[in-house]
Amino acid sequence: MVTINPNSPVDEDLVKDKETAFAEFIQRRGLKTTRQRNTIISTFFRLKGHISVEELLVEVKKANPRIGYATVYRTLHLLVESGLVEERRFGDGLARYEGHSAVEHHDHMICLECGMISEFYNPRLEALQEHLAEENNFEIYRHRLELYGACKDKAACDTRKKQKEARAQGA
Amino acid sequence: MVTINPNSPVDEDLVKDKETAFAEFIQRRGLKTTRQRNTIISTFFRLKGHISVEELLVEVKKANPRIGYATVYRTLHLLVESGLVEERRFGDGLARYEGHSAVEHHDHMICLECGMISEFYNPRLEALQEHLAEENNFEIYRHRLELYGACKDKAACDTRKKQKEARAQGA
DNA sequence: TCGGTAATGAAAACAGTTTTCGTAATCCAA
DNA sequence: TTGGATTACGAAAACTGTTTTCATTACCGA
Repeated sequence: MVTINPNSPVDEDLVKDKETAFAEFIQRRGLKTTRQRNTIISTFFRLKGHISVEELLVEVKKANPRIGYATVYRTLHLLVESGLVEERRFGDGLARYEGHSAVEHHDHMICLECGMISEFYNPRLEALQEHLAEENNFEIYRHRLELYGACKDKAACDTRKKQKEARAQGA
Repeated sequence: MVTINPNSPVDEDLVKDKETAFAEFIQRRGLKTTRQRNTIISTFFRLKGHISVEELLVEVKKANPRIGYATVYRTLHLLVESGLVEERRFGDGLARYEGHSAVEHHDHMICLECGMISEFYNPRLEALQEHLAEENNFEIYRHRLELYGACKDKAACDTRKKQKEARAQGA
């Protein structure tokens, strides 16, 4: 199993790569490079995890308070179309966005206590799904697997929970 | 693998059981039995598959056109709270409701062409998930696995697709 | 640097869902 | 069996997250 560490530092080179890739996408599509889009994507790629529009907007406004959520939404759609970002929904009613990790595809475990979302990948799981689809005369384009539950490490979980509450207070 | 056949006839005894169970739930909670609720649940349990609020409302109105969607929403929430029904979201932005099948838990394959949703269950898949959670020091409460793709039986798929389009026309 | 095109921001629109509020129905206790 | 407290109803308004509109501004190739 591969587990992605959400606490790893931001890889500046990787961010630069993403920014370049996005710039190329924009060019290819005959769109324009703008101050706002640059602010938004550079903010986005420096954030880790599964970012909601709200969360991103808060950060973006720190760099430029005049940017509104319409532009954030629009830019996120472009990021998704460019293939640099994936949209996810974990059932709390709002979309979350995730910059592609080193691991191309992965599934998620979501802690209902502290909100931690961790990513994992397992080839046997993938193979088994293919097998089941085969049996059912079905061709898989993509899939989604989410495990909802709780961290067993209660101490760490509790710390994250409190951090989250503190953040919610501050907002 | 267990595959649930969505074309099996409605089991009247099972419907009666559900109705009784719901009546007991209502009583237990100190709520009231009403004509509207009876209409809604009896309509719901006679429908197969993954019913949207819209679809249910259309059917309910055939029995009693005066019933509005607020009541349908409210009754569906009660059904979910009673544990007789599960809410699902397959990414098209609307909630779908599913009366528990004979198989307690199951996953879904969703055809993006014809909209067919089929259910399956595989113990190895479940076991593997448990194993992965274990490795990650995580306790699973529930999970969700959805395979999005297309039926390989193009003829059958196309027929369903056309039926669906016809229904959309009619509405 | 001009000018056509695309992007922006604020506000309105939108879809699905939830809530409100005045009226009506249920059902327990008398 | 009724009275009356309580719950449910239906229509409409409110709400939430997201998308669109529209007038204005910014980009960028000629």
